[in-house]
Amino acid sequence: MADLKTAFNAGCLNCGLQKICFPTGLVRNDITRLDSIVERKTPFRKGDHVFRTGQAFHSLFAVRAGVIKIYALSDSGEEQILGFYLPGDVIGLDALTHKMHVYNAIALDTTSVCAIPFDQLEVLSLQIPALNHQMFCLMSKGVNEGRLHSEILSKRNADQRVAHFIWSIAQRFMNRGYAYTEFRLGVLHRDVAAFLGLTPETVSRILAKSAQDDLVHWKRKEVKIVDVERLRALAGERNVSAEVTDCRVKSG
Amino acid sequence: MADLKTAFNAGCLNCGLQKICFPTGLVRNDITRLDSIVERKTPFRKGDHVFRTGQAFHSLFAVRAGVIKIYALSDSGEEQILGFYLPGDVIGLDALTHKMHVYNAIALDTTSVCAIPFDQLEVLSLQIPALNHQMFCLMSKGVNEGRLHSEILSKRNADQRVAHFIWSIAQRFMNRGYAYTEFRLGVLHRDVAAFLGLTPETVSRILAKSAQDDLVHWKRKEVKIVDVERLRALAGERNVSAEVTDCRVKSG
DNA sequence: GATTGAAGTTGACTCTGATCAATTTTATTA
DNA sequence: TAATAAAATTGATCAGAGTCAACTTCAATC
Repeated sequence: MADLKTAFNAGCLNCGLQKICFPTGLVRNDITRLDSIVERKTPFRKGDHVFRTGQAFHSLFAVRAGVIKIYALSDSGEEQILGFYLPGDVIGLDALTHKMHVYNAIALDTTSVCAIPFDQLEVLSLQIPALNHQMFCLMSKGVNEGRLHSEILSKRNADQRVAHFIWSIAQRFMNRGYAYTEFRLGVLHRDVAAFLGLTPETVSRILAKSAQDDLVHWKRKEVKIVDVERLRALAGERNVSAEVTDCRVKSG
Repeated sequence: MADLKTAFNAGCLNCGLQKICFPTGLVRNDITRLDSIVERKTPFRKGDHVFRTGQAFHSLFAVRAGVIKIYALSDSGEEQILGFYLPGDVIGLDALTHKMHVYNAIALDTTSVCAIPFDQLEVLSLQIPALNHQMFCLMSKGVNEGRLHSEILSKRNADQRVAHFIWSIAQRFMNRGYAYTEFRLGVLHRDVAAFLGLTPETVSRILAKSAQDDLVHWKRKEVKIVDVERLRALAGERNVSAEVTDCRVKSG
Protein backbone atom coordinates (compact mmCIF):
# COMPACT_ATOMS: atom_id res chain seq x y z
CA MET A 1 0.00 0.00 0.00
CA ALA A 2 2.78 2.35 0.91
CA ASP A 3 4.49 1.45 -2.32
CA LEU A 4 1.40 1.93 -4.36
CA LYS A 5 0.83 5.30 -2.80
CA THR A 6 4.38 6.30 -3.52
CA ALA A 7 4.06 5.30 -7.14
CA PHE A 8 0.76 7.03 -7.60
CA ASN A 9 1.60 10.10 -5.61
CA ALA A 10 5.16 10.38 -6.82
CA GLY A 11 6.48 13.73 -5.62
CA CYS A 12 8.01 16.34 -7.86
CA LEU A 13 11.45 14.79 -7.36
CA ASN A 14 10.38 11.52 -8.93
CA CYS A 15 8.05 13.01 -11.48
CA GLY A 16 8.93 12.45 -15.11
CA LEU A 17 7.64 15.90 -15.97
CA GLN A 18 10.23 17.77 -13.92
CA LYS A 19 11.88 19.19 -17.01
CA ILE A 20 8.62 20.51 -18.42
CA CYS A 21 6.56 21.46 -15.43
CA PHE A 22 6.94 23.74 -12.48
CA PRO A 23 10.23 22.56 -10.99
CA THR A 24 12.17 23.41 -14.15
CA GLY A 25 15.35 25.15 -13.11
CA LEU A 26 15.05 24.42 -9.41
CA VAL A 27 17.68 22.62 -7.38
CA ARG A 28 16.83 19.48 -5.44
CA ASN A 29 16.28 21.16 -2.12
CA ASP A 30 13.96 23.78 -3.59
CA ILE A 31 11.96 21.13 -5.36
CA THR A 32 11.41 19.43 -2.03
CA ARG A 33 10.05 22.64 -0.56
CA LEU A 34 7.78 23.18 -3.53
CA ASP A 35 6.69 19.58 -3.27
CA SER A 36 5.57 20.14 0.31
CA ILE A 37 2.81 22.53 -0.73
CA VAL A 38 1.65 20.56 -3.76
CA GLU A 39 -1.65 18.74 -3.31
CA ARG A 40 -2.02 15.65 -5.43
CA LYS A 41 -5.69 15.33 -6.21
CA THR A 42 -7.59 12.13 -6.92
CA PRO A 43 -7.93 11.82 -10.69
CA PHE A 44 -10.74 13.52 -12.54
CA ARG A 45 -12.85 11.40 -14.83
CA LYS A 46 -13.76 12.35 -18.36
CA GLY A 47 -16.26 15.20 -18.21
CA ASP A 48 -15.35 16.35 -14.68
CA HIS A 49 -14.61 20.03 -14.22
CA VAL A 50 -11.36 21.10 -12.61
CA PHE A 51 -12.84 24.56 -12.17
CA ARG A 52 -15.67 26.64 -13.58
CA THR A 53 -16.29 30.24 -14.50
CA GLY A 54 -17.09 32.25 -11.41
CA GLN A 55 -15.41 30.00 -8.87
CA ALA A 56 -13.01 31.64 -6.48
CA PHE A 57 -9.36 31.29 -7.41
CA HIS A 58 -7.26 29.37 -4.91
CA SER A 59 -4.82 27.17 -6.75
CA LEU A 60 -2.90 26.71 -9.92
CA PHE A 61 -3.14 23.24 -11.44
CA ALA A 62 -0.36 21.28 -13.08
CA VAL A 63 -1.49 18.47 -15.36
CA ARG A 64 0.10 15.11 -14.47
CA ALA A 65 -1.76 12.89 -16.94
CA GLY A 66 -4.63 13.28 -19.37
CA VAL A 67 -5.91 16.34 -21.22
CA ILE A 68 -7.73 19.42 -19.98
CA LYS A 69 -9.71 21.76 -22.16
CA ILE A 70 -10.22 25.40 -21.24
CA TYR A 71 -13.40 26.96 -22.60
CA ALA A 72 -15.90 29.77 -22.26
CA LEU A 73 -19.59 29.75 -23.07
CA SER A 74 -21.00 32.58 -25.14
CA ASP A 75 -24.39 34.10 -24.42
CA SER A 76 -25.87 31.85 -27.06
CA GLY A 77 -24.41 28.86 -25.26
CA GLU A 78 -21.75 27.90 -27.75
CA GLU A 79 -18.34 26.79 -26.62
CA GLN A 80 -15.32 28.91 -27.30
CA ILE A 81 -12.25 26.81 -26.64
CA LEU A 82 -9.10 28.62 -25.54
CA GLY A 83 -6.66 25.77 -25.17
CA PHE A 84 -5.83 22.14 -24.55
CA TYR A 85 -3.43 21.27 -21.77
CA LEU A 86 -1.17 18.23 -21.59
CA PRO A 87 0.96 16.69 -18.83
CA GLY A 88 3.41 19.27 -17.52
CA ASP A 89 1.25 22.24 -18.44
CA VAL A 90 0.08 24.64 -15.74
CA ILE A 91 -3.39 26.18 -15.83
CA GLY A 92 -5.18 28.82 -13.80
CA LEU A 93 -2.70 31.68 -14.23
CA ASP A 94 -5.34 33.82 -15.89
CA ALA A 95 -7.59 33.74 -12.82
CA LEU A 96 -5.23 35.77 -10.67
CA THR A 97 -6.29 39.21 -11.90
CA HIS A 98 -9.93 38.50 -11.26
CA LYS A 99 -9.43 36.48 -8.06
CA MET A 100 -11.80 34.03 -9.69
CA HIS A 101 -11.82 31.67 -12.62
CA VAL A 102 -12.98 33.28 -15.82
CA TYR A 103 -12.91 30.10 -17.88
CA ASN A 104 -14.06 26.52 -17.44
CA ALA A 105 -11.58 23.66 -17.27
CA ILE A 106 -12.83 20.18 -18.05
CA ALA A 107 -11.07 16.80 -18.21
CA LEU A 108 -11.32 15.18 -21.65
CA ASP A 109 -9.99 11.91 -20.33
CA THR A 110 -9.09 10.43 -17.01
CA THR A 111 -6.86 13.22 -15.81
CA SER A 112 -4.78 13.78 -12.72
CA VAL A 113 -3.52 17.15 -11.60
CA CYS A 114 -1.40 18.67 -8.88
CA ALA A 115 -3.00 21.63 -7.14
CA ILE A 116 -0.65 24.36 -5.95
CA PRO A 117 -2.34 26.73 -3.48
CA PHE A 118 -1.49 30.17 -4.76
CA ASP A 119 -1.10 31.97 -1.46
CA GLN A 120 1.42 29.39 -0.29
CA LEU A 121 3.14 29.42 -3.63
CA GLU A 122 3.46 33.18 -3.43
CA VAL A 123 5.10 32.99 0.00
CA LEU A 124 7.47 30.25 -1.08
CA SER A 125 8.23 32.08 -4.28
CA LEU A 126 9.53 35.06 -2.33
CA GLN A 127 11.94 32.77 -0.52
CA ILE A 128 13.21 30.92 -3.58
CA PRO A 129 14.35 33.31 -6.31
CA ALA A 130 14.57 30.54 -8.90
CA LEU A 131 10.96 29.60 -8.22
CA ASN A 132 9.86 33.18 -8.54
CA HIS A 133 11.68 33.40 -11.83
CA GLN A 134 10.01 30.22 -12.96
CA MET A 135 6.64 31.76 -12.10
CA PHE A 136 7.41 34.76 -14.29
CA CYS A 137 8.47 32.44 -17.10
CA LEU A 138 5.30 30.39 -16.86
CA MET A 139 3.17 33.49 -17.00
CA SER A 140 5.19 34.95 -19.84
CA LYS A 141 4.64 31.69 -21.67
CA GLY A 142 0.92 32.12 -21.08
CA VAL A 143 1.02 35.58 -22.64
CA ASN A 144 2.80 34.20 -25.71
CA GLU A 145 0.35 31.38 -26.02
CA GLY A 146 -2.56 33.77 -26.37
CA ARG A 147 -0.69 35.96 -28.82
CA LEU A 148 0.20 33.02 -31.00
CA HIS A 149 -3.36 31.79 -31.04
CA SER A 150 -4.55 35.25 -32.05
CA GLU A 151 -2.06 35.23 -34.90
CA ILE A 152 -3.34 31.88 -36.13
CA LEU A 153 -6.95 32.97 -35.96
CA SER A 154 -6.46 36.24 -37.73
CA LYS A 155 -4.17 35.37 -40.62
CA ARG A 156 -4.42 31.69 -41.49
CA ASN A 157 -7.00 29.89 -43.58
CA ALA A 158 -8.79 26.73 -42.50
CA ASP A 159 -6.21 24.25 -43.86
CA GLN A 160 -3.35 26.10 -42.25
CA ARG A 161 -5.15 26.30 -38.92
CA VAL A 162 -5.78 22.58 -38.80
CA ALA A 163 -2.21 21.85 -39.88
CA HIS A 164 -0.90 24.22 -37.23
CA PHE A 165 -3.01 22.60 -34.56
CA ILE A 166 -1.81 19.09 -35.34
CA TRP A 167 1.78 20.16 -35.62
CA SER A 168 1.72 22.11 -32.37
CA ILE A 169 0.32 19.11 -30.53
CA ALA A 170 3.00 16.94 -32.13
CA GLN A 171 5.69 19.35 -30.96
CA ARG A 172 4.39 19.22 -27.45
CA PHE A 173 4.55 15.43 -27.45
CA MET A 174 8.05 15.71 -28.86
CA ASN A 175 9.15 18.06 -26.09
CA ARG A 176 7.86 15.58 -23.54
CA GLY A 177 9.83 12.78 -25.12
CA TYR A 178 6.79 10.92 -26.44
CA ALA A 179 6.25 9.62 -29.95
CA TYR A 180 5.14 12.56 -32.00
CA THR A 181 4.40 11.29 -35.48
CA GLU A 182 1.90 8.80 -34.20
CA PHE A 183 -0.08 9.35 -31.03
CA ARG A 184 -3.41 9.05 -29.34
CA LEU A 185 -5.35 12.29 -28.87
CA GLY A 186 -8.62 12.37 -26.98
CA VAL A 187 -9.81 15.62 -28.55
CA LEU A 188 -13.01 15.64 -30.60
CA HIS A 189 -12.98 17.13 -34.07
CA ARG A 190 -15.74 19.47 -32.97
CA ASP A 191 -13.44 20.68 -30.19
CA VAL A 192 -10.69 21.29 -32.70
CA ALA A 193 -13.21 23.31 -34.69
CA ALA A 194 -14.28 25.34 -31.65
CA PHE A 195 -10.63 26.03 -30.86
CA LEU A 196 -9.73 27.09 -34.38
CA GLY A 197 -12.77 29.23 -35.06
CA LEU A 198 -14.11 26.80 -37.65
CA THR A 199 -17.13 24.49 -37.95
CA PRO A 200 -16.97 20.72 -37.44
CA GLU A 201 -17.96 20.26 -41.08
CA THR A 202 -14.97 22.24 -42.29
CA VAL A 203 -12.58 20.33 -40.04
CA SER A 204 -14.06 17.07 -41.25
CA ARG A 205 -13.56 18.03 -44.88
CA ILE A 206 -9.99 19.11 -44.25
CA LEU A 207 -9.12 15.89 -42.44
CA ALA A 208 -10.66 13.87 -45.26
CA LYS A 209 -8.49 15.75 -47.73
CA SER A 210 -5.41 15.34 -45.52
CA ALA A 211 -5.93 11.58 -45.39
CA GLN A 212 -6.40 11.40 -49.14
CA ASP A 213 -3.25 13.45 -49.73
CA ASP A 214 -1.32 11.26 -47.29
CA LEU A 215 -0.51 14.24 -45.12
CA VAL A 216 -2.11 13.26 -41.83
CA HIS A 217 -4.40 10.39 -40.90
CA TRP A 218 -6.68 11.12 -37.93
CA LYS A 219 -9.30 8.47 -37.39
CA ARG A 220 -10.95 7.80 -34.07
CA LYS A 221 -8.45 9.01 -31.53
CA GLU A 222 -5.38 7.96 -33.47
CA VAL A 223 -3.30 10.63 -35.14
CA LYS A 224 -0.62 9.64 -37.62
CA ILE A 225 1.49 12.25 -39.34
CA VAL A 226 2.53 10.84 -42.68
CA ASP A 227 4.43 13.76 -44.18
CA VAL A 228 6.07 15.75 -41.41
CA GLU A 229 7.76 18.26 -43.68
CA ARG A 230 4.64 19.11 -45.65
CA LEU A 231 2.72 19.48 -42.41
CA ARG A 232 5.32 21.83 -40.95
CA ALA A 233 5.33 23.91 -44.08
CA LEU A 234 1.56 24.17 -44.10
CA ALA A 235 1.48 24.92 -40.36
CA GLY A 236 3.87 27.76 -41.14
CA GLU A 237 5.60 28.42 -37.85
CA ARG A 238 7.11 31.82 -37.61
CA ASN A 239 10.66 31.93 -36.31
CA VAL A 240 9.33 31.43 -32.80
CA SER A 241 8.46 28.00 -31.54
CA ALA A 242 4.99 27.37 -30.22
CA GLU A 243 6.33 26.12 -26.96
CA VAL A 244 9.22 27.10 -24.80
CA THR A 245 10.24 24.50 -22.30
CA ASP A 246 13.11 26.10 -20.52
CA CYS A 247 13.81 29.64 -19.44
CA ARG A 248 16.14 28.97 -16.58
CA VAL A 249 18.48 31.61 -15.31
CA LYS A 250 22.07 30.60 -15.05
CA SER A 251 22.64 30.94 -11.34
CA GLY A 252 26.08 31.28 -9.80
CA MET B 1 15.61 73.88 -15.65
CA ALA B 2 15.40 71.86 -12.46
CA ASP B 3 11.70 72.54 -12.37
CA LEU B 4 11.24 71.57 -15.98
CA LYS B 5 13.12 68.38 -15.41
CA THR B 6 11.01 67.58 -12.41
CA ALA B 7 7.84 68.14 -14.35
CA PHE B 8 8.96 66.09 -17.29
CA ASN B 9 10.57 63.35 -15.31
CA ALA B 10 7.95 63.20 -12.61
CA GLY B 11 8.65 60.09 -10.54
CA CYS B 12 6.13 57.36 -9.83
CA LEU B 13 4.95 59.21 -6.73
CA ASN B 14 3.79 62.20 -8.74
CA CYS B 15 2.66 60.27 -11.75
CA GLY B 16 -1.01 60.46 -12.61
CA LEU B 17 -0.97 56.86 -13.75
CA GLN B 18 -0.17 55.42 -10.34
CA LYS B 19 -3.57 53.78 -10.05
CA ILE B 20 -3.29 52.09 -13.44
CA CYS B 21 0.36 51.34 -13.86
CA PHE B 22 2.99 49.45 -11.97
CA PRO B 23 2.78 50.99 -8.51
CA THR B 24 -0.85 49.92 -8.07
CA GLY B 25 -1.21 48.53 -4.58
CA LEU B 26 2.17 49.67 -3.32
CA VAL B 27 2.69 51.87 -0.29
CA ARG B 28 4.57 55.14 -0.56
CA ASN B 29 7.89 53.80 0.58
CA ASP B 30 7.81 50.88 -1.84
CA ILE B 31 6.92 53.17 -4.70
CA THR B 32 10.02 55.19 -3.92
CA ARG B 33 12.16 52.08 -4.13
CA LEU B 34 10.56 51.05 -7.40
CA ASP B 35 11.04 54.57 -8.65
CA SER B 36 14.77 54.32 -8.05
CA ILE B 37 15.22 51.65 -10.69
CA VAL B 38 12.92 53.20 -13.27
CA GLU B 39 14.66 54.83 -16.23
CA ARG B 40 12.72 57.62 -17.85
CA LYS B 41 13.61 57.58 -21.51
CA THR B 42 13.62 60.53 -23.87
CA PRO B 43 10.38 60.42 -25.83
CA PHE B 44 10.07 58.34 -28.97
CA ARG B 45 8.83 60.04 -32.08
CA LYS B 46 6.15 58.67 -34.33
CA GLY B 47 7.55 55.67 -36.16
CA ASP B 48 10.38 54.96 -33.70
CA HIS B 49 10.70 51.43 -32.44
CA VAL B 50 10.79 50.76 -28.71
CA PHE B 51 12.07 47.28 -29.46
CA ARG B 52 12.23 44.88 -32.37
CA THR B 53 11.90 41.15 -32.92
CA GLY B 54 15.15 39.44 -32.06
CA GLN B 55 16.53 42.08 -29.70
CA ALA B 56 17.73 40.90 -26.33
CA PHE B 57 15.27 41.40 -23.52
CA HIS B 58 16.42 43.72 -20.77
CA SER B 59 13.54 45.87 -19.63
CA LEU B 60 9.82 46.10 -19.33
CA PHE B 61 8.35 49.35 -20.60
CA ALA B 62 5.50 51.30 -19.06
CA VAL B 63 3.80 53.76 -21.36
CA ARG B 64 3.66 57.31 -19.96
CA ALA B 65 2.13 59.10 -22.90
CA GLY B 66 1.25 58.25 -26.48
CA VAL B 67 0.36 54.94 -28.09
CA ILE B 68 2.48 51.90 -28.84
CA LYS B 69 1.57 49.19 -31.30
CA ILE B 70 2.86 45.64 -30.95
CA TYR B 71 3.15 43.73 -34.21
CA ALA B 72 4.75 40.81 -35.99
CA LEU B 73 5.65 40.48 -39.63
CA SER B 74 4.61 37.34 -41.48
CA ASP B 75 6.86 35.69 -44.03
CA SER B 76 4.99 37.50 -46.75
CA GLY B 77 5.75 40.78 -45.01
CA GLU B 78 2.28 41.67 -43.81
CA GLU B 79 1.70 43.12 -40.39
CA GLN B 80 -0.09 41.16 -37.75
CA ILE B 81 -0.99 43.52 -34.93
CA LEU B 82 -1.27 42.07 -31.44
CA GLY B 83 -2.22 45.09 -29.43
CA PHE B 84 -2.28 48.82 -28.81
CA TYR B 85 -0.90 50.15 -25.56
CA LEU B 86 -1.93 53.34 -23.80
CA PRO B 87 -0.51 55.31 -20.88
CA GLY B 88 -0.26 53.09 -17.83
CA ASP B 89 0.08 49.87 -19.83
CA VAL B 90 3.18 47.73 -19.44
CA ILE B 91 4.74 45.94 -22.41
CA GLY B 92 7.52 43.41 -22.83
CA LEU B 93 6.22 40.72 -20.49
CA ASP B 94 6.06 38.23 -23.32
CA ALA B 95 9.80 38.47 -24.02
CA LEU B 96 10.81 36.88 -20.74
CA THR B 97 10.43 33.25 -21.83
CA HIS B 98 12.58 33.79 -24.89
CA LYS B 99 15.05 36.16 -23.28
CA MET B 100 14.49 38.24 -26.37
CA HIS B 101 11.72 40.26 -27.94
CA VAL B 102 9.47 38.24 -30.17
CA TYR B 103 7.40 41.17 -31.37
CA ASN B 104 8.03 44.69 -32.61
CA ALA B 105 6.90 47.71 -30.64
CA ILE B 106 6.51 51.00 -32.49
CA ALA B 107 5.35 54.42 -31.35
CA LEU B 108 2.30 55.66 -33.23
CA ASP B 109 2.69 59.13 -31.85
CA THR B 110 5.15 61.04 -29.77
CA THR B 111 5.41 58.55 -26.94
CA SER B 112 7.30 58.47 -23.69
CA VAL B 113 7.96 55.36 -21.69
CA CYS B 114 9.55 54.29 -18.44
CA ALA B 115 12.01 51.43 -18.78
CA ILE B 116 12.23 49.04 -15.87
CA PRO B 117 15.33 46.82 -16.05
CA PHE B 118 14.04 43.34 -15.47
CA ASP B 119 16.94 41.94 -13.47
CA GLN B 120 16.70 44.81 -10.98
CA LEU B 121 12.94 44.52 -10.90
CA GLU B 122 13.23 40.84 -10.12
CA VAL B 123 15.55 41.53 -7.18
CA LEU B 124 13.34 44.29 -5.83
CA SER B 125 10.29 42.18 -6.35
CA LEU B 126 11.66 39.52 -4.01
CA GLN B 127 12.05 42.16 -1.33
CA ILE B 128 8.64 43.75 -1.73
CA PRO B 129 5.84 41.15 -1.62
CA ALA B 130 3.24 43.62 -2.85
CA LEU B 131 5.40 44.39 -5.89
CA ASN B 132 5.84 40.72 -6.62
CA HIS B 133 2.11 40.27 -6.40
CA GLN B 134 1.62 43.18 -8.73
CA MET B 135 3.98 41.51 -11.20
CA PHE B 136 1.89 38.36 -11.13
CA CYS B 137 -1.24 40.41 -11.66
CA LEU B 138 0.23 42.25 -14.60
CA MET B 139 1.26 39.02 -16.25
CA SER B 140 -2.06 37.39 -15.50
CA LYS B 141 -3.68 40.38 -17.15
CA GLY B 142 -1.49 39.76 -20.18
CA VAL B 143 -2.69 36.19 -20.38
CA ASN B 144 -6.30 37.32 -20.26
CA GLU B 145 -5.70 39.92 -22.91
CA GLY B 146 -4.55 37.32 -25.40
CA ARG B 147 -7.42 35.01 -24.55
CA LEU B 148 -9.96 37.75 -25.01
CA HIS B 149 -8.51 38.72 -28.36
CA SER B 150 -8.66 35.09 -29.48
CA GLU B 151 -12.31 34.97 -28.49
CA ILE B 152 -13.07 38.06 -30.52
CA LEU B 153 -11.26 36.75 -33.56
CA SER B 154 -12.84 33.36 -33.52
CA LYS B 155 -16.49 34.08 -32.82
CA ARG B 156 -17.41 37.61 -33.82
CA ASN B 157 -18.26 39.01 -37.23
CA ALA B 158 -16.72 42.13 -38.71
CA ASP B 159 -19.24 44.62 -37.26
CA GLN B 160 -18.93 43.15 -33.80
CA ARG B 161 -15.16 43.18 -33.95
CA VAL B 162 -15.00 46.85 -34.87
CA ALA B 163 -17.59 47.71 -32.22
CA HIS B 164 -15.64 45.73 -29.66
CA PHE B 165 -12.43 47.48 -30.57
CA ILE B 166 -13.89 50.94 -30.21
CA TRP B 167 -15.65 50.11 -26.99
CA SER B 168 -12.59 48.51 -25.43
CA ILE B 169 -10.51 51.59 -26.22
CA ALA B 170 -13.27 53.75 -24.75
CA GLN B 171 -13.27 51.69 -21.58
CA ARG B 172 -9.55 52.09 -21.25
CA PHE B 173 -9.88 55.86 -21.52
CA MET B 174 -12.68 55.67 -18.97
CA ASN B 175 -10.51 53.71 -16.53
CA ARG B 176 -7.83 56.35 -16.85
CA GLY B 177 -10.29 59.10 -16.07
CA TYR B 178 -10.26 60.59 -19.55
CA ALA B 179 -13.25 61.46 -21.69
CA TYR B 180 -14.38 58.24 -23.27
CA THR B 181 -17.25 59.08 -25.56
CA GLU B 182 -15.16 61.53 -27.51
CA PHE B 183 -11.43 61.18 -27.85
CA ARG B 184 -8.46 61.44 -30.15
CA LEU B 185 -6.99 58.15 -31.33
CA GLY B 186 -3.86 58.04 -33.45
CA VAL B 187 -4.52 54.59 -34.85
CA LEU B 188 -4.95 54.14 -38.59
CA HIS B 189 -7.95 52.28 -39.91
CA ARG B 190 -5.61 49.87 -41.62
CA ASP B 191 -4.06 49.14 -38.24
CA VAL B 192 -7.47 48.45 -36.79
CA ALA B 193 -8.01 46.06 -39.67
CA ALA B 194 -4.69 44.29 -39.11
CA PHE B 195 -5.53 43.97 -35.43
CA LEU B 196 -9.00 42.57 -36.01
CA GLY B 197 -8.13 40.17 -38.81
CA LEU B 198 -10.03 42.23 -41.39
CA THR B 199 -9.12 44.27 -44.46
CA PRO B 200 -8.98 48.08 -44.50
CA GLU B 201 -11.84 48.07 -47.01
CA THR B 202 -14.10 46.19 -44.64
CA VAL B 203 -13.26 48.49 -41.74
CA SER B 204 -13.89 51.50 -43.92
CA ARG B 205 -17.31 50.20 -44.96
CA ILE B 206 -18.24 49.42 -41.38
CA LEU B 207 -17.21 52.87 -40.17
CA ALA B 208 -19.18 54.46 -43.00
CA LYS B 209 -22.24 52.50 -41.91
CA SER B 210 -21.64 53.35 -38.24
CA ALA B 211 -21.55 57.05 -39.07
CA GLN B 212 -24.71 56.80 -41.14
CA ASP B 213 -26.50 54.92 -38.34
CA ASP B 214 -25.30 57.48 -35.78
CA LEU B 215 -23.53 54.81 -33.80
CA VAL B 216 -19.94 56.04 -33.92
CA HIS B 217 -18.28 58.82 -35.88
CA TRP B 218 -14.59 58.26 -36.55
CA LYS B 219 -13.11 60.80 -38.94
CA ARG B 220 -9.47 61.69 -39.09
CA LYS B 221 -8.21 60.93 -35.63
CA GLU B 222 -11.36 61.96 -33.83
CA VAL B 223 -13.61 59.28 -32.39
CA LYS B 224 -17.06 60.16 -31.15
CA ILE B 225 -19.35 57.53 -29.73
CA VAL B 226 -22.91 58.64 -30.38
CA ASP B 227 -24.91 55.72 -29.03
CA VAL B 228 -23.00 54.14 -26.15
CA GLU B 229 -25.62 51.54 -25.35
CA ARG B 230 -25.96 50.26 -28.89
CA LEU B 231 -22.19 50.11 -29.18
CA ARG B 232 -21.87 48.12 -25.96
CA ALA B 233 -24.54 45.72 -27.08
CA LEU B 234 -22.87 45.20 -30.44
CA ALA B 235 -19.46 44.85 -28.80
CA GLY B 236 -21.03 42.13 -26.68
CA GLU B 237 -18.80 41.95 -23.67
CA ARG B 238 -19.00 38.69 -21.84
CA ASN B 239 -19.42 38.95 -18.10
CA VAL B 240 -15.73 39.71 -17.86
CA SER B 241 -14.43 43.19 -18.46
CA ALA B 242 -11.76 43.73 -21.08
CA GLU B 243 -9.54 45.46 -18.60
CA VAL B 244 -8.83 44.89 -14.96
CA THR B 245 -7.20 47.80 -13.26
CA ASP B 246 -6.78 46.62 -9.74
CA CYS B 247 -5.92 43.29 -8.24
CA ARG B 248 -4.45 44.43 -5.01
CA VAL B 249 -4.16 42.15 -2.05
CA LYS B 250 -5.61 43.48 1.13
CA SER B 251 -2.56 43.72 3.31
CA GLY B 252 -2.71 43.81 7.09
C1' DG C 1 -25.25 -7.67 -28.01
C1' DA C 2 -29.06 -4.44 -28.85
C1' DT C 3 -30.46 0.29 -28.26
C1' DT C 4 -29.91 5.04 -28.38
C1' DG C 5 -27.77 9.39 -28.73
C1' DA C 6 -23.74 11.79 -29.94
C1' DA C 7 -20.16 12.62 -33.27
C1' DG C 8 -18.64 12.61 -37.79
C1' DT C 9 -19.31 12.75 -42.90
C1' DT C 10 -20.93 14.42 -47.30
C1' DG C 11 -23.45 17.30 -50.56
C1' DA C 12 -25.99 21.49 -52.13
C1' DC C 13 -26.45 26.13 -51.41
C1' DT C 14 -25.57 30.78 -49.35
C1' DC C 15 -23.34 34.71 -47.62
C1' DT C 16 -19.77 37.41 -45.40
C1' DG C 17 -15.85 39.47 -46.11
C1' DA C 18 -11.65 39.31 -49.42
C1' DT C 19 -9.85 40.85 -53.68
C1' DC C 20 -9.11 43.92 -57.40
C1' DA C 21 -9.35 48.38 -59.32
C1' DA C 22 -10.33 53.24 -59.73
C1' DT C 23 -10.79 57.51 -57.30
C1' DT C 24 -10.65 60.81 -53.54
C1' DT C 25 -8.84 62.50 -49.41
C1' DT C 26 -5.19 63.28 -46.25
C1' DA C 27 -0.30 63.67 -44.85
C1' DT C 28 4.47 64.63 -45.73
C1' DT C 29 8.23 66.87 -47.91
C1' DA C 30 10.47 69.96 -50.78
C1' DT D 1 2.25 76.18 -51.63
C1' DA D 2 3.05 72.57 -54.81
C1' DA D 3 4.31 67.85 -55.39
C1' DT D 4 4.19 63.32 -53.99
C1' DA D 5 3.14 59.51 -51.36
C1' DA D 6 0.18 57.17 -48.18
C1' DA D 7 -4.37 56.21 -46.52
C1' DA D 8 -9.15 55.93 -47.08
C1' DT D 9 -13.27 55.29 -49.82
C1' DT D 10 -16.39 53.05 -53.01
C1' DG D 11 -17.97 49.72 -56.37
C1' DA D 12 -17.93 45.19 -58.73
C1' DT D 13 -16.77 40.55 -58.42
C1' DC D 14 -15.30 36.27 -56.25
C1' DA D 15 -14.32 32.53 -53.10
C1' DG D 16 -13.71 30.30 -48.67
C1' DA D 17 -16.03 28.77 -45.14
C1' DG D 18 -20.72 28.65 -42.96
C1' DT D 19 -25.36 26.76 -42.94
C1' DC D 20 -28.77 23.33 -43.51
C1' DA D 21 -30.01 18.71 -44.12
C1' DA D 22 -29.65 13.76 -44.64
C1' DC D 23 -27.10 9.99 -43.55
C1' DT D 24 -23.41 7.00 -41.44
C1' DT D 25 -20.43 5.65 -37.95
C1' DC D 26 -19.16 5.34 -33.34
C1' DA D 27 -19.62 4.97 -28.21
C1' DA D 28 -21.97 4.46 -23.99
C1' DT D 29 -25.34 1.91 -21.31
C1' DC D 30 -28.43 -1.42 -20.09
